[in-house]
Amino acid sequence: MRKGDATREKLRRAALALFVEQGVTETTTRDIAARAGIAEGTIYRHFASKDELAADLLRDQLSRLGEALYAVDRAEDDLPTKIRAFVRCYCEMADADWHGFSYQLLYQHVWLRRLPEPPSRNPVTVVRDALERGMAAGAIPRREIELVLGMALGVVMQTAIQKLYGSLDGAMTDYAEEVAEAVWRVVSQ
Amino acid sequence: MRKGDATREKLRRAALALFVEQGVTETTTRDIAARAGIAEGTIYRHFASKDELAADLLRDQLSRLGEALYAVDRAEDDLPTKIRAFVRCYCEMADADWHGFSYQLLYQHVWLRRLPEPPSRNPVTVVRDALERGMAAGAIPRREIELVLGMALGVVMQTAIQKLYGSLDGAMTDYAEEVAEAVWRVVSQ
Amino acid sequence: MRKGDATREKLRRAALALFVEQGVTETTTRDIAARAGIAEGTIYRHFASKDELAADLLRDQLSRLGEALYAVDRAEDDLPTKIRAFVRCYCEMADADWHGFSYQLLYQHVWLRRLPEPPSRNPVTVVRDALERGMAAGAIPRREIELVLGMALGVVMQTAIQKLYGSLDGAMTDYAEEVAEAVWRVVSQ
Amino acid sequence: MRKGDATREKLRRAALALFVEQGVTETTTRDIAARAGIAEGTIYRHFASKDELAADLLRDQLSRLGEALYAVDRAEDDLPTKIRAFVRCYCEMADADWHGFSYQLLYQHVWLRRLPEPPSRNPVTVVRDALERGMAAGAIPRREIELVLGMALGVVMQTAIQKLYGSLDGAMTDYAEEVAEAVWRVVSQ
DNA sequence: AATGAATGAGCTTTCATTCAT
DNA sequence: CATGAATGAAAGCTCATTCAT
Repeated sequence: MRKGDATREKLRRAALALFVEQGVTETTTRDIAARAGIAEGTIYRHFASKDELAADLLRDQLSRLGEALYAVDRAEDDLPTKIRAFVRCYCEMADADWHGFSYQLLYQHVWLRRLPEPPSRNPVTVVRDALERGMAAGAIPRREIELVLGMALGVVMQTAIQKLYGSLDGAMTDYAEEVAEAVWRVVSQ
Repeated sequence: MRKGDATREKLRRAALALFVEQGVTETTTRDIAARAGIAEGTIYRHFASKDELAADLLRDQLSRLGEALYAVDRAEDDLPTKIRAFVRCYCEMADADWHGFSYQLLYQHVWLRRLPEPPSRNPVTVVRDALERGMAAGAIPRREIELVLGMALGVVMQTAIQKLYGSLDGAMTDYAEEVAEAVWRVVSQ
Repeated sequence: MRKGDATREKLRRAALALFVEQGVTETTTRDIAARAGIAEGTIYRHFASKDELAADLLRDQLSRLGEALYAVDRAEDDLPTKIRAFVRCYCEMADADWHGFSYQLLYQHVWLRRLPEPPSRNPVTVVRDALERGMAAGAIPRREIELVLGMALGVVMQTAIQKLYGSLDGAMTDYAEEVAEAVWRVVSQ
Repeated sequence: MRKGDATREKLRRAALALFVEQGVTETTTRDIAARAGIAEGTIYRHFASKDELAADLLRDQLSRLGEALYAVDRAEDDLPTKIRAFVRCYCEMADADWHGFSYQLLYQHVWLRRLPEPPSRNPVTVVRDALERGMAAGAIPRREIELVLGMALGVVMQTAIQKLYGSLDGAMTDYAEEVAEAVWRVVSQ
């Protein structure tokens, strides 16, 4: 089991890097195997297909983010504080694994439709639930939840995209305070 | 000229629909030709490659949006009013051609890197310039422009994505006022 | 259509020869393309897969034989005469296209199970019907039809196999009389 | 020795079943190992290759049949009686191990060409010799031996194929008498 | 003897692109 | 301008076989 796990990890890492660098379609299984230092056939001992590998990587990113946000959700009670903590958590995760985060940002729209199984915890759902509870408790005005959710997510995610495009220097964490403030202004409107 | 133009239009429309429905990679030139009711070879009378077709569709979408926003930019002077007009313009264009808009939303990140020539007018640039001028004029606080830009765009675009995912009913225009208000709160922070 | 048909015919001929010479599994699509003087991809303009090509060749052989036997069946009334004509027809077809016949003999058992669509006329059915009518008319004794059919077919087919293995010299037609006589003795038993 | 033998037997049984059910090419070593409840690598402790396993199974079937027929050949003197005994022996062996027999019937043509070493006793040879001696002794008319042999074998084998295809119910033994009679009529012609 | 993860050659198949008509 | 059969490079994937444990 030891050895198999190590191989699998090398494989995932290599694929993630290549997918971000050159795109999923543009990356061949041969590329992946070469970068991971394994045989092409070995990929198929761990994933049923290249597509499932791509999907698995996305699911994994979303799961991690979802779990982290969920932990934050349970740790904080006050909505404004919770939102600040959400944003900070998001930024810290992005900084900690920018490769994986870029992948998520680039391919979520394209791949989300094809995830055979969903992430263990969906980050969008976590935030939606928190906002909904906030509305119910009167912490923020009652409005169409999906609209508020979308706008709130947009503030954070598009900031990350700006960084992805090289328009923003420094770490995501550097912008956490301002972003959190913006989110709050959006949702408390 | 007439006939060629009609063919080209059928071709673009068919490609756009298929790209949105099943993804660019997943759509073959055969699919496109079949849906457009033309021969596969004919595609190459109008576009150098499938990739250029995909890129052209994105460039076209961005150009249209850019031109429309630019017109708005010139028509309005007052920043708050201008931002409302920007958002309204965006929503109206989305409602008018939802297919084309979905394509833009889904593939901009993936394809933007590979546009051989840029759109005639970049919508992001138009908005950035407007915000920059607003900062210079003291209409909004002076901050890192790319951050403010990203957050503002995020509010609008992620709302569109919510609709793309079927989470929001109705037309984009229905949400224009609220979205515009949110953008204003973000940039005026 | 002209050109496409010619290509298809070259393809079928090349595949048939190779399948008989080295076996279906042992023959690669590359082999087939090379022998046919076409590109590998062209195979797939004419057949969905290599397997379907193999199946199509078998179906075609069986159909031709079935049609020929059916014509004989309608031309002859008297059962003994009909049986002689059946055997002669079989031998003549074998001699006329020994390649195709060998293929049929070698692969019918393996492929018959996987024919997606049946031959236009099943040679076995033609013979069974003729024997059944003969029994009904009292021309031969009434017995389990499948047994009589099997034994009759065996006399003819195993003779062909002896030739296929190189144990019998000359043409199948050389043995037609003796084989027909044997079949008659078997069915009239 | 004990354990190895048991493993080998599980292996042969699993392979035989799968080869009959889905074909030799269609059966992977992984399939075989799974069905036998052993590791894939273990196959290669007992057979040099998958092909040799397939060949060995065929050789074994043919050897057993050949030995049994040889015993009959030595036990009987009178040709008509011997032929009856041959047929009965064949039918009994078929009934006793229908799986193995099916394999033989399906793949003898395809694999016979590639048997690296022949069966310990070739059933065809045994029958040919008996018929030849019968001819020499005047028990049956003198004719091209390979023709007579082929026709005689065909009567028996094609009957088995009818059963294999599900056209004949019951056991092969049920048809032994009629088949033997037919063989006699063919060879004594 | 048995294991099973890893191998990698080589397969079938795809599909963007070409070009003779 | 349009056609569509043909192309062929290159892709994803399979699977018999190996070998360290």
